[in-house]
Amino acid sequence: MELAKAYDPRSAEESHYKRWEESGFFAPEINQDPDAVRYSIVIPPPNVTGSLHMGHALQHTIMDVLTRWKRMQGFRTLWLPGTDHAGISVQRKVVEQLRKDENKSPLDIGREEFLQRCWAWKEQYGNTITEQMRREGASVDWSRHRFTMDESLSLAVRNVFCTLYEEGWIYRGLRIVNWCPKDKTVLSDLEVKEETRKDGKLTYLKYPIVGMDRTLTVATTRPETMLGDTAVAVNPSDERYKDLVGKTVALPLTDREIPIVADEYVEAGFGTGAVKVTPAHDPNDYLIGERHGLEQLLIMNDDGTMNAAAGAEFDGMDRFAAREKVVAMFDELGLLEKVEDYEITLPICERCKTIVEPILSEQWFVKMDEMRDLALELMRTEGSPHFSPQVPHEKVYTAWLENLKDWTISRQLWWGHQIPAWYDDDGGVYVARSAEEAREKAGGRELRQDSDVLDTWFSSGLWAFSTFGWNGSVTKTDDLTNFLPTDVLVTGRDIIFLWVSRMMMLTKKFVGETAFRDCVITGTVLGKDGKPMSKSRNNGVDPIEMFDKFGVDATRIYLASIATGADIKWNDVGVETYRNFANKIWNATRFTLLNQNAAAAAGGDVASQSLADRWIISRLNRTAIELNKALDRYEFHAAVSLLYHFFWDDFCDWYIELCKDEINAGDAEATERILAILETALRMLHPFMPYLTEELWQKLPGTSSAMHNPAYRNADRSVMLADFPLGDAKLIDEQAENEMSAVIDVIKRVRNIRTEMQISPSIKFDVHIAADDAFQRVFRDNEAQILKLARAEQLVIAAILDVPKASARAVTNDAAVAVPLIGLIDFDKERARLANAIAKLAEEKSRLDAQLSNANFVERAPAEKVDALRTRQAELTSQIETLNNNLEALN
RNA sequence: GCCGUCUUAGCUCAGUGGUAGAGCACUCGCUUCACACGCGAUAGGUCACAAGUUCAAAUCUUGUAGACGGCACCA
Repeated sequence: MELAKAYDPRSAEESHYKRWEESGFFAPEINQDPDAVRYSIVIPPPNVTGSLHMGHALQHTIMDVLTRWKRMQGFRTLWLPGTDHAGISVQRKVVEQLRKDENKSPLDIGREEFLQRCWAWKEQYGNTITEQMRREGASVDWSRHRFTMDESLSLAVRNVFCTLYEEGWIYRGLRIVNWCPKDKTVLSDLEVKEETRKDGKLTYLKYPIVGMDRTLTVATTRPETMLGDTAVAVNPSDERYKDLVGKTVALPLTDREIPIVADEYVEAGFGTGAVKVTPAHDPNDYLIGERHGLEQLLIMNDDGTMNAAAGAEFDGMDRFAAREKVVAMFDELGLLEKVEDYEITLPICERCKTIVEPILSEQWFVKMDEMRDLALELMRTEGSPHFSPQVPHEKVYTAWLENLKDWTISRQLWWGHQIPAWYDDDGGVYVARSAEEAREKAGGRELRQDSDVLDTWFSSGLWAFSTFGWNGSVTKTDDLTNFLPTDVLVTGRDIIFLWVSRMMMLTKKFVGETAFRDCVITGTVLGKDGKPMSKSRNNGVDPIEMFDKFGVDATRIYLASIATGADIKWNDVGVETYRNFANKIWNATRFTLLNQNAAAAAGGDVASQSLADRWIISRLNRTAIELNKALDRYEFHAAVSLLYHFFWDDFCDWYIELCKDEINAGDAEATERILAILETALRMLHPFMPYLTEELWQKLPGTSSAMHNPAYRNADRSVMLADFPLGDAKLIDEQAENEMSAVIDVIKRVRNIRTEMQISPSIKFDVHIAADDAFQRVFRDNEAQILKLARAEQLVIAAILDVPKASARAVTNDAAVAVPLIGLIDFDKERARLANAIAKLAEEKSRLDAQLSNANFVERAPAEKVDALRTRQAELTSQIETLNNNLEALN
C-alpha cells in the first residue's frame, strides 16, 4: 500500500464521521462492560441563532478530547449535545423577518401564529451549529440531543417553577428592573452591560420652593425623569438645607408640588447635595420612596416614549427628545442653572446595545438567599465545582454568590416557556402545572395566563438534569442515575454567573446533587488585535475557514495547544504548525508502510535488543504516562506538547532515522517493531486528531489486536474504541535513554563540525570517538547508525584519541570526538569554533565555581543538589581542558 | 472604589525556588530514496522596573509603571 505524498485532511474528514455515528460509537451503549465506570459531560447548549465561533471550537475540542480519551480507556462515556431556544434572539429575528417580508408586527398575527413562525425559523436555521459540530468531529451522542423547549424539558420548567413558587422561592413583585425599550422586555442584571461615554451631560435644574423666594438646585443626567419626580431629598445633617426639610417645591413643567425629604442616602458633598427623587425610574430613588411613602409615578411607555403622566406636551415623545425639550423649557423659564460635560456610564442591553431604562415594573423573581446557600454549601462541603484553573475562578464565583440579588426571571416575550401563572379579574394569582389545574384552583373564575415567558437561563439552569429525563413528573431515569453528577463542565468565563452557578443551585435543589464535579473555564480566543472577537470589530476568525484551510485536526490540536486557561491571541501560523504536524505523521506512516514486509503486523512481538528500540519504547511509555497525567489535570497544552515532541523529535527525527536501513532492507522484525510503536502512538494522539489517526490506523495491518478492550468487543474496528495507552513505568529504561543521549550527542557534534567547517554533505570523513569502556561499547553497538547519521566513512572508537593535528574536535558529556580533516580543514575556522565552544563551557563553569565556593550554599543546599553541581563542574573542567589542548595543538 | 489577572527571544506563547524553553520568523547549508507542510546547523532573552526574603528568585513578598478583566457606584 502506498500513501499519497501529502496528507489531504478533507478526504479523511468526509469518510469517518458518518461511520462512527452510524455505528453508534458515540453512544454510551457501545460499551458492553456492565461494570464500566461512567463518564459524562453535558454540552453548554449553543443557542439556535448562533453559528460556530472560535470559542465553541475551543470548548468542543476540549470536551471531545476528554470524551474520546475516557471512551478509549473503557469508560462508559456520554457527551450530551443540545441547543437552547435563545428567547430574545429568536424573537428578534422572527419579528424582523415578519416586518421585512409582510410588514406585520407580532400583534398583527397573534401569539399562536407567531410561535409557529418561531418554530419554523428554528427548524430552518436552528441546526447550523449541530451540523458544524459534525465537521468538528465531536463525538456527541446525537440520539440524546436535547432542546430547551422539548416537551419533557418544558415540563421540567413548569414543575420547577411551581415547586419554587409553592415553597416561596419564587415571587411576583413590583420592582425597579432593567428595561430594554427596543426588545420591550425586562433583563436580568447579568444581561446589562456598561458603556462609558465622555459626551454625557450633568444638568442642573432649579426647583422653586413653595412659599419662599428661593430655588433648590438638583443635578441629573436624565432631565426627562424630572417629570416623574415625587420628592427632592437632602441629607438630614446638611446645614444648607436643614430648614427646607418638610417644605415643598413646585415641580416645573407640571402642576405638582412635591416634598423635600431628608434621607441618609444623599451625600452632602456630591453635586448640589440635593437629589431629585423619581421612585418609578431609579433603583435608589425607589428605595428612598419606600422609606418616605412617596408616590411612584410612571412616566414612560414600554417603548421608551413618554406617557400621558408626563404631561400632554410630552405624551408619546421619545425619551431623548423629551430630555432636550425639558432642558429647553427650563432654560426658557430661567430655571436652568447650568449644563456640565460629564463622563457617564450607561447601562446597555447586552444584545441590542440600546440604553436600558430602569423602570418600575411587576415581574417574577427567584429569591436568591437560600438558592445561594445551596451553591455555597456545595463549595464548602464538596469543593464543588472544582474550577480549573482554580485561581481566580473559585474566588470570583463565591464572591459573586455572596452578594447576589434576586433574579428577574420573567421576560416580555412570546418565544419561550410561558409562565404557568393565571390571573382572575380580581387580582387573584393561580400558579399551576396546567390550565386545568389553574381552573380548578380558581373555582371556575375567568382566567387568563400570564403572557410572559421565562428567562432562557431558567431552563438552561435545569440542563444538567432535565437532559437526562428529569421533568418533575418523572424524577428517576437510568440516565439520571448513570450520568449525574456529570464529570466536568467546560465553558467560558462569561457564563459562570449566568449559567454555571444557576445550574449548581437548581441541580442541588431538585436532584440533591452537584451538577458537575469539575468546571474547566477556558480563556477567551482573541482576535489578532488582542481584542475579543466580535462582528463590530470585524476581527473574528471563522473556525470553518480554518478547517478548510488547514484541516479540522490541525485546528483542533492547535486549540488544545493554547488551552491553558489564559486568554490568547489567535494565530494562523500556529494552526499551520499543526497542519505540518499532521503531514509529518502522515509521512511517517507512509514510510512505515512503504517498506512493509507482508508478514509484519502491528501488535506483534515488540521484544527488542537494539538500543534504539529500547529507547523509543521508553520514550513512548514515558510520554503516555505524562500525557495521562496532563489530561487528568486538564493541562491540554502540556498534553499537546508531549505528543508533538514524541512524534516529531523522538519518533521521526531519531527513531525512523536510526532504523531506516533495517526497514528499507525489509527486516520483518524491525518493521513489526516500528508498526507497534506507531500504532500505539496513533492511539495516543487520537483524541486530539481523530480524523488523521483513524485514517492512518485503518491502514495499519493487524490493528484489530489493539481492540482488546472487552467493552467494545462487538464493535467494528476503530481507533476510537481501541485502548488508550496508559504507559508502563516498568518500560521506562533510564539506561537506554542515557546511552541514546550519548549517541545523539556524538552525532550532533559531528554534524556541527561539518556545518561550521563548511564541509559539503556529500563528503564523508572518518570520525574518532574516545570514551570509557562502557560508552565505547555503546558506540560500537550503534556504529552503523552513527556512520549513517553523521555521514561518516569510518568510526574509530578507543579510550583516547589518536588523530592528526589537523583535526576538528568536540566534546560531549560522555565522549570526545575528532574528525581528521587533512586537506579540508581551515585552521582559523576551527580555532574560532573551538574558542566559541570553550567560551560557552567556561561561562557555565564560572557560574558553578562561584556557587560551589559559596560556603553558605554548600552547607545549606540539599546535598543532592551540591553533588550534582560538583559532578557537572568536574565534567566541565575536563571538557574545557580537552578543548584547550586541542586549541593549543592547532597553534 | 473593591477584587483579580497579565508583562519571558522579532512574533505568538510555555515554564510556581536550583545551568532560561517551544513553534514561527531570521542566518547558513542541503532536490540525503517518508515528508521542502521537509532535513541539518547556528544566532537571538540583565524573564517590565525597584526593593526585600533565601545559600539560591522568571518563580515567593512589597512597591512602581503599563495592559486587561470582574464587581460595585455613578444625583
